[in-house]
Amino acid sequence: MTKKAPNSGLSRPLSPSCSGGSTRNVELAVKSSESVRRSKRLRLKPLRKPSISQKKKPVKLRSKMPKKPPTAFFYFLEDFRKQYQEQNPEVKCMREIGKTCGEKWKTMTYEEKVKYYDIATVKREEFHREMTEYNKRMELGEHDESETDSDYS
DNA sequence: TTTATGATTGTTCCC
DNA sequence: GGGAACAATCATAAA
Repeated sequence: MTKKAPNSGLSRPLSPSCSGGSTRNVELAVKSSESVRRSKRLRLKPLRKPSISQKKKPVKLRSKMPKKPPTAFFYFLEDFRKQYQEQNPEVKCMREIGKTCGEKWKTMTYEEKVKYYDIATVKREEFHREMTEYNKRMELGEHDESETDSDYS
């Protein structure tokens, strides 16, 4: 995702394969509302999790905790990525794929999206069930061992 | 070797 | 209600 570590405002130089200079300029010139929202988000100070970076580490630390299920868009992205890489094997950068996928998603009709919504709904229900069980176990004192050996708080 | 980054949208949760 | 966080993916660079 996209969230930066709290003090990572100094962004690391983009990798050569991913930098895509010209498209970048176009982006800057014509920003979609989502892009505006995103860049605004990136500039804002994180309010919730002030200390650690949000990516990957918390997931590892809470290995037993059910993960948030992917949204419909993410299931579509998975399909889209496979097709895209078949047609464009030289493109491996997820930035490009994600951007293209987002544009495609906006042009799709509800009928085209509905199968992905269905999958996402099922997975979300499963997630809720797992969370319920997880919370029960936590209440019974069966704490996740991975939480104990970390200063993640 | 490990971890952050970027690009996307939808969902959830907190204030 | 608004907005932040986070879910997957993966090449790449930095620590």
